[in-house]
Amino acid sequence: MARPSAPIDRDQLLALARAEFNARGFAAARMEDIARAGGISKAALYLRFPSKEAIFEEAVRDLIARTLPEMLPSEFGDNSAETLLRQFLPLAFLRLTEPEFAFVPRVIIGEGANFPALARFYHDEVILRVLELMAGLIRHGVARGEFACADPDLACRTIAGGAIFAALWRVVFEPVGAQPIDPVQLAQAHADTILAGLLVRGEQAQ
Amino acid sequence: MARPSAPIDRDQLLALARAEFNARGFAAARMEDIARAGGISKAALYLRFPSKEAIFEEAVRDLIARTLPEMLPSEFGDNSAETLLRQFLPLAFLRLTEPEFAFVPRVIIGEGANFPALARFYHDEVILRVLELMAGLIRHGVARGEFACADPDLACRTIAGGAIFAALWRVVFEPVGAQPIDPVQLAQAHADTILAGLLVRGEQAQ
Amino acid sequence: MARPSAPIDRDQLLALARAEFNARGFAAARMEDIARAGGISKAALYLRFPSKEAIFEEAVRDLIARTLPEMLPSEFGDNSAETLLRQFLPLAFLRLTEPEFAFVPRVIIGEGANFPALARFYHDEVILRVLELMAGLIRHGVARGEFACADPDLACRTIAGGAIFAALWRVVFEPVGAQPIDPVQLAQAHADTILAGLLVRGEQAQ
Amino acid sequence: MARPSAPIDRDQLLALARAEFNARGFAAARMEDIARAGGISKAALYLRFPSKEAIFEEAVRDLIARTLPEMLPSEFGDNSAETLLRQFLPLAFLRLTEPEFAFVPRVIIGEGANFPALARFYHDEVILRVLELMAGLIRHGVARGEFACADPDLACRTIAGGAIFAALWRVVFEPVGAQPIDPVQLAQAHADTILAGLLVRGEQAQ
DNA sequence: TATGAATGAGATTTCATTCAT
DNA sequence: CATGAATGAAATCTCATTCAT
Repeated sequence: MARPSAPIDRDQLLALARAEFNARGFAAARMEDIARAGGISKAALYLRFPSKEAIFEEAVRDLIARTLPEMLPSEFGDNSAETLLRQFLPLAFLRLTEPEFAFVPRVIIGEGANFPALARFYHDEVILRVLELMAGLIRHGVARGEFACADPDLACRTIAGGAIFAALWRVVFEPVGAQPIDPVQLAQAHADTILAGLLVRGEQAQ
Repeated sequence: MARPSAPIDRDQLLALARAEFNARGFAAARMEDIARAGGISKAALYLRFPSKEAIFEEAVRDLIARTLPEMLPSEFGDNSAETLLRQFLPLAFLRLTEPEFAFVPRVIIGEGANFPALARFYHDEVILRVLELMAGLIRHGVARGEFACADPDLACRTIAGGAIFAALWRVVFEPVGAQPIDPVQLAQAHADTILAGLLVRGEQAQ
Repeated sequence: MARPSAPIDRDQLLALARAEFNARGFAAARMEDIARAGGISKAALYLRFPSKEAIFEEAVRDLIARTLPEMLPSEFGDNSAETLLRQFLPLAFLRLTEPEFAFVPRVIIGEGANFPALARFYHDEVILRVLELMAGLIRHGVARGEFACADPDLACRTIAGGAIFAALWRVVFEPVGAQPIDPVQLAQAHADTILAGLLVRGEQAQ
Repeated sequence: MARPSAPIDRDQLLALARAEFNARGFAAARMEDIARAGGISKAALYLRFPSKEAIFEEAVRDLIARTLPEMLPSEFGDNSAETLLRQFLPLAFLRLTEPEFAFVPRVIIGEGANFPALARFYHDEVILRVLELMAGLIRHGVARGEFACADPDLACRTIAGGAIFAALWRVVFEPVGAQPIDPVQLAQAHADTILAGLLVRGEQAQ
């Protein structure tokens, strides 16, 4: 917490801003608090970011840009679709339920109406890409004869819904007393339920 | 919009308040706007509700109290679990994606940190009850020999996740240009995916 | 407290108003509270008094008009000045320290700047008359050979000061924990101290 | 009044606040007016004091803390009690009737019910200490054989009452047309009256 | 570059007062 | 007469943003 001499860097400020927006929402977050958390003055904060909105947008974009690539495998190769899904889901649940990351869906949902550009950005850059990845994975499984699925573009939403559910549970409800979940365990159950439906007969794991 | 003579009633004011909170979030919503939308003065609004927080909380609770009972069947009888699920999901998706109702999860997610009591209430009264209903439905299916499911308390979250996904899509992303979804169609696909996993071999519909 | 049927009368309303002004001061007193205390509506209160200021002024004037005459003897006759003083002071202290009456100096002192006409009225009708009475009493004693006093118009203020001190002690300081005083005992000590100075040698009582 | 460049300091603001509270009472005083009187904005005033109540309390405490020590001699030495009283009373009357200082008893009396902590503070720090000083002075006189007094703890109140009377006369009644008093002359008459009673026979001055 | 100090523009909330019934 | 309901006009307080140093 002490920040004795080294000037705080931009990324750290963005992380502090995320914490503040996460805790209070956009409107209630105070520039003063972000600045003080970073050990600098409000005016110094304005030297780095032109406005509260700018900080907010950059805090979101920055996190997405840094986190998304490491979450999404781009190639399926000739790996089994089941294996890929069983690898991906626990990783995604873990990431999404980390408080730093969960901030994004939470804040997008809460402030989306006030920041349409940001909601649009999140939709385009995150939601659509994840959905396409999932749909692609299902098609990969169908192509390999592993899966049977009538409409991968709809089914992929069932997969994504489980992940969002886990993230919101963590960030919204656990702080007010909900029974804590184990993201990995939940991810596995989610994978089980979905794979039970996707896998063609005879190959079924569960 | 014109409100020529009849005095506006409490329920109408709550609906207007919901629209305002939905559009702007709690902090940015202005009492003045809610009052003007109802054709009364700010002071008259304070005659009915003691504070902005009070109107917010009541707007949320009121909607939940009025909508929840008509959504949740309490008895399964000896109906087929599959039928019950195929009846319930489209209904739930439809309700949840109506803008008036979708406001609730959106606002709970966005403002939950500032209104812990409300988040707790929503968790206890809505989330938990819906999850229990779904888990009960799965157990009903298992008891009837229809379903196979290792852990209904986890699987039920997969079901709920799809519904939340649909609601958020409607309220958060469609207004910024996302491709509109058909809730019923999505509900059916969701039911297909889940039932494919739950139904024991030989009974499978899809 | 219950006021089931008989319409509350003007004097009772004024007494309630005094209690309210006494407790909160003029500005912080609320018309609503006065009305409710009297079991009538705010609007009904306005039917009897044209404004808050009017109520206040009348509450003060009413109390003075009713209380003052019974406190001030108008004739000294050929009674001993010492006896008169020893009779008058305990009476005056008792009256002045009754909460209903103490309200007057307290509120005149506190709100005098906002109600110059009232302060003037109190000065003319109460303060001056009491001072004159006291000065007259001293002169009465001097004329009878009981008292020696260089300047009755100044000495009378010493007498009055003690009474005001007692009233303020009661109303201002006792409610916040000051040691309670016995008005009669204090009046007697006050009389002792003053008479010791006024009485000519050889007649001294103490 | 013109405040061309130098930034106004805290003590000046407190003095302006006292003037405002003195003129209007606590409730009717406006932060805007205090700020404008100091040539700064309302927000700048809030930079120095967190609330209206805080500025009020500090204005009172500040004045007491600065004025009280210079009014109260702590040592009697072997000076004549009569001399000490004849020195102290005119000084005290002068101070107490200065408008800047008379504000304190006036405001404590008027707002004491709304600021119990302040009334208590004034009682403990000013009233009690002054009463004790006076009682001590009387005992000092008794010990030196100068005074005779049955109960110094009651008699001291007669002394204090005269001073309060003078202060209130100045602040409450002179502004509405009361005949102005000369504090020093009144103090001397007060001293005469009291000393006439206290001094043992044969030493009497008057 | 950094900051302490300042502020303009609002937001919520409160009440004395009015008026239709 | 009585009142429930309404309101206009403030007043306190907050904060993103700026600027002189």
